[in-house]
Amino acid sequence: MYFSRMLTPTLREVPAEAEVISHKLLVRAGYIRKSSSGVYTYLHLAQRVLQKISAIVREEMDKAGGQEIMLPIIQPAELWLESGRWYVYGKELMRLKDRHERDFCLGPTHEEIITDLVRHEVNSYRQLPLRLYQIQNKYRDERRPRFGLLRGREFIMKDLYSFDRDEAGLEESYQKMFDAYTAIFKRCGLKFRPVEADSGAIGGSGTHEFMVLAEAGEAEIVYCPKCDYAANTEIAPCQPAANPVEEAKEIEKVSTPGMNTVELLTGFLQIPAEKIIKTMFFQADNEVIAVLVRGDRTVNEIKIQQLHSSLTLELAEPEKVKEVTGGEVGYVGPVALAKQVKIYADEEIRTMINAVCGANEKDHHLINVQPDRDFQVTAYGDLRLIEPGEPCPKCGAVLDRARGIEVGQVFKLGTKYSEALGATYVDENGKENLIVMGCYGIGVSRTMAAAVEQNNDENGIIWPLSIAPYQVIVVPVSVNDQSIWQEAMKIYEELLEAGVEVVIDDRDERAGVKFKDADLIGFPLRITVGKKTLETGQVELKCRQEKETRFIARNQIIEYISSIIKE
RNA sequence: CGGGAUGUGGCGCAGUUUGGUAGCGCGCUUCGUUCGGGACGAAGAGGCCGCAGGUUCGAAUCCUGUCAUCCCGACCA
Repeated sequence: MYFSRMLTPTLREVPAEAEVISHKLLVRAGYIRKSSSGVYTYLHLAQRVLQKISAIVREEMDKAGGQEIMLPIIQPAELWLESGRWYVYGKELMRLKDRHERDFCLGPTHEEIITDLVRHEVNSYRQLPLRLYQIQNKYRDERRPRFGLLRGREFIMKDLYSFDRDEAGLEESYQKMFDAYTAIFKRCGLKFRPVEADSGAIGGSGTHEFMVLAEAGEAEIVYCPKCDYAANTEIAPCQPAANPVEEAKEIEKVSTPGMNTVELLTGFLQIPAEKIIKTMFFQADNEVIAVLVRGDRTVNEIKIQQLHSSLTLELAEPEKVKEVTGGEVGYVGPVALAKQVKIYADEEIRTMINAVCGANEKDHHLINVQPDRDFQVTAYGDLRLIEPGEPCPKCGAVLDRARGIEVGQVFKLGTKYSEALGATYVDENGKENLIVMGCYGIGVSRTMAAAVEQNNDENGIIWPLSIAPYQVIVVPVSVNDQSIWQEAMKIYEELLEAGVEVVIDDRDERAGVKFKDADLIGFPLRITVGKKTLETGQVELKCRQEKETRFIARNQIIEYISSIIKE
């Protein structure tokens, strides 16, 4: 590829709208341009990277028994109504109508459409197991697209669906995919961790997320430095901390004017936050529920849903809180509520003695409160968010934290969709059974951004060789000096001949400009042709990730580069 | 959805407070000099100042509406 022919508009200045490194660099180095919020055009170099990643994904999917197909982006509403997700998926679903006013959506994921295929075409146990995948655009109307490719509304995803006859089969498919994912991200040169996770809107039982470790990540994970335990903080189980045992005193109302937060209250009453019962009210569909955690803890909404399942769960409006408690936000508690609601309490609440909570009366709190004596709890459970420093649920060592970009997720769906859509097979006894499903996604475009997030320096991107758009750039220091130019072209052609992916910077620019662009774009290897080396019979080779330049004999350079690439 | 901010040549920005018909740097084009880490000089091209109304003799600037983009939040009672 001739650099001068390539549409790669590099910028000297950082676009004002980019916040995170990957977004800044991908725009600046001429890989992507924004079309609308969360929607991007991929230019030539980006497309090459996406193809590299896709190729790795394909190889590993095929190795794991996958077969590639292509599903429609436009999907009929009927299927989504049948699965029950037309309403559940909410505003994130991009909806549209055709000229006959029929409802459609742009696929945010493809469980419905593939289950529809399989229920029609698969009837016998002889056709199972089946693993179908595609690499495709997906559409999710995110409430807030951000960080360039990291959270877009249109993005590229590989999704594979496994169809097995029973749980054991699913188990095997799942393990195969888990291993394939590990291989894929390793080959992409990423530092990542598989973590236990929540199954969210897609539904199902077991699931892992593959997290690329980076501070720009939106997910928080905890991991154990001693064993292999790692989990999204959303689901990491907590062990209740012990509360001090003391003599129970009589409940008492005290005046606490203006003390409407835990922080203010601890200062005012001179007590630790652990003594406070934090009471929060949630709107769970049409019902208001109360959730109690210790004052120093954070409520975990995902865990609430495990105790009290509902389609929607959000903090109740202040007016609602008033209605239920008779008090005001900041002074509410579980004792003597105006209206009877379900009260869910974290395990740590169970053993609290002489606790403090709101009195359901403005500017007043109750002290010496005790659960099960002063108020009744509907159910206890693990309802709080884990914090770094807590013990590992597996081995007890102290947990560490990290932020991660979710680049892949594997799910055991079970029979959720096969049941909803009626996907069955007949076994060898002539009996009809539900197909057991799994689904497995990789954000391909997000993986590209994650790779940049993890591999860069002040000069630009440093691609891992395996996913670099081109492996080598040949830079003639001057295109006007015939001896230099001809030598550069010769090396370029020899590299092409050897099957190396190479760009020659044929632009009539000063050497400095070419070096800057080469660094910014992130070619892993750069060959510089100039007067210095022309005379010595050597070639100058610079690896993007190293400081020093290597000098290689001219007659060995092609072989030398080929061997680096082979590794 | 709530809050904040910003829309002025391809990119980054000034000009808006105090209305008078658009400017700087980078990039782009041409010529010359230069030529191993974002050169220099000269001459150019390129903008209905997001859009729609309104006020005014006159609007990038004031008013109203609207659209777009970005950031923060949408959980700590």
